[in-house]
Amino acid sequence: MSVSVREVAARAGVSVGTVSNVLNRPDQVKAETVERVRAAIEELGYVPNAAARQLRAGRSQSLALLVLDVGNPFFTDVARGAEARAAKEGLTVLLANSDESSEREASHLDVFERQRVSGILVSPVEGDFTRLEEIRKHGIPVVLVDRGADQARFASVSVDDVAGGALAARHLLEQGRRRLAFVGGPLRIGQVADRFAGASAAVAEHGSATLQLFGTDEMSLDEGRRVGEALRPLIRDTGIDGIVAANDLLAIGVERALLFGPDPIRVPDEVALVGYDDISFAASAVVPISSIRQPRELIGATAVELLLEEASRAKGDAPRHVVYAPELVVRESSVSG
Amino acid sequence: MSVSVREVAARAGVSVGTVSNVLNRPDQVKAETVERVRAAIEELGYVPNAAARQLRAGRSQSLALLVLDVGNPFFTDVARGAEARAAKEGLTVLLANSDESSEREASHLDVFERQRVSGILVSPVEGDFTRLEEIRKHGIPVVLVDRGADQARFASVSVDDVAGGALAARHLLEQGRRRLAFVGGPLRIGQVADRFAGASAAVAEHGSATLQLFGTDEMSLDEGRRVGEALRPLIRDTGIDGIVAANDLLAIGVERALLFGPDPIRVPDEVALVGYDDISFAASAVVPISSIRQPRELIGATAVELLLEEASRAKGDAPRHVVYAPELVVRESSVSG
DNA sequence: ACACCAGCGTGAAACGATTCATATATGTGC
DNA sequence: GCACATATATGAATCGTTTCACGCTGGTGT
Repeated sequence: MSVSVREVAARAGVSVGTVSNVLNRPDQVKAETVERVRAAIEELGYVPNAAARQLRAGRSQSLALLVLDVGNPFFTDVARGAEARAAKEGLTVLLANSDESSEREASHLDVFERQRVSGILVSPVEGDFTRLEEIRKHGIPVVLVDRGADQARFASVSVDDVAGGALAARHLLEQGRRRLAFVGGPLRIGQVADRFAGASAAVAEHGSATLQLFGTDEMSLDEGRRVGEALRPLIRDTGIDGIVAANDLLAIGVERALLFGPDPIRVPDEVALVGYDDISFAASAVVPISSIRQPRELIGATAVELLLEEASRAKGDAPRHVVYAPELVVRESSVSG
Repeated sequence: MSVSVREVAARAGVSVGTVSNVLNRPDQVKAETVERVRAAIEELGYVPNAAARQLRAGRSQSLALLVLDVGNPFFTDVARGAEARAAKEGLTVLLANSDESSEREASHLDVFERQRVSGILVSPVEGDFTRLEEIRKHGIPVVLVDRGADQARFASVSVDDVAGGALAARHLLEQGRRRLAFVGGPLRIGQVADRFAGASAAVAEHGSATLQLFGTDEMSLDEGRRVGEALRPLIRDTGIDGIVAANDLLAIGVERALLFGPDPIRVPDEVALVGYDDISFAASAVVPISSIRQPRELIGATAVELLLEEASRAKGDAPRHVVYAPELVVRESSVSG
């Protein structure tokens, strides 16, 4: 069906070895021959078979990026960074989505291992690091993305979520806010737990301040609105004057609920608000939302770099962990007048 | 390095053919043998090599979906639908992003062809159908997604954007609006042009109504805000009372600019607004936005179905074109009182 | 006792590219 | 004219699966 090197060789009047050389090391072939072979390729519409090449090579030219949610702009940007860095190495990135399901994660990992990808970048669903151990034992490097120091056995790139949570809370404290609320959940998500822990620690430093947790089932706009509605009476009754949201979708939802109910609450005058992730919608919310920014593309690029390192890491050396610092972006939602 | 059938066969005391049979047709192997082979696989940690399998089979178990923008929720949902349908056939979907760049598109197509994917679903960047023709000539089925009847040579799934534009405009006309504005661009994007054409046609049916075009450079929140600012004085001066936006991002941007400037304009009392795509943010905008909904997941699923059809289509038969009807979703932004 | 069949297994050939040891031609220096 | 290096090309072996034409056993029916 499909044209192979054999036919190209016949057409150009050379051996198959030469065709392969033209494709991979053209400088070792006489210019005129290169020309002839190229012409044959063109005429026959030859397209190399990646499977055959890879079978021989033992490893594919792709690396996999398995994320929790492709819908989340955070991961889209991480992917962009990874792609750009991988392209420099001549590698393609396969993007896959686990949708926070362990089963989907496992099934994707199976496919990748069978594919003999040259490495796997994964933002893992909870638990189950045994499968990843196994994969690594089979010789495929693994790098954890957005998941950090708790898994010392794997190389990782992450952002310090504890610091980020603290940054958000401290900013509100500096604005004179004392009765804070933290909106986010479920807490089994590592990132959420860390951000909450950071915020708690920051609040604990101030004797007079308090932090109250408002849990959510997911990190969505709708959950944000729901909590916002719940918060509205409480703000005036219990004097809550600052809110830290575990991500920007929640923050936007909360803000809407506060601003547009009957008897709206003024942001930031009555309550100040800080989100997390700095997605583009945060800046263009009704009252632009202060947020904690993470170096998303850099995370992706670094992950690829760690992968290359892992591939050539000596057994004795420990895997490397890169932790980036989050950054506070101040907008109107947290600063009065 | 990696364990192969050969070693599994040795360990289980059978031939390689039998190992393969255990993997692919276990019912043709005695239960006890199956057991023994499975045990050997387990003990050795054998993982089949997809490249070898595919080399033999001549075709991969994956199909490719190449979209214009993974950041756009529209395409994410299309992908979800495609994945679900493909999974039923035991196929994996490779998702790739052309970012509206012909070069990136071409490079991805190259990779896919080399990979011998079993089919390509593509939402093409302008022009350049020759490459797709070529790919199809090489035996890989191609289906156009969100791109319709103008390319009769390829099977396609799309939504009738002319009808959608008409639906939006007609709805405003039915609400008694007569001086309409269309916000969107650039017009070289087929979808935008079609939606505008549909809206124009609907307006033309009403002798007394008019439609004025407000072009944008891209379909973003920011461009929406920009046009919204420009629109604000015009609305009262020239009596514009209805706005059709070419997508929801624009609609949301416009709405914000209208509602929150100094001297805000009331939506829908002073001006009614209809968006397009029905993304989740539309429903939770400050004033929930009426929109034109497209069956996104269905589009993905149908694309996979057309692909399967294409694979077995006789030369004589014409490729099939599926066009879905868009649907109006009415919310508060377009209905007074 | 014989032919025949079903059930299980076997192992070599094939898929298409790459590699590498080996051949051939060309040139250089003495 | 000879030895030797360099440039270029060859083609068989290899990667790990799947497939397929064939064996081998032990029944069954006659």
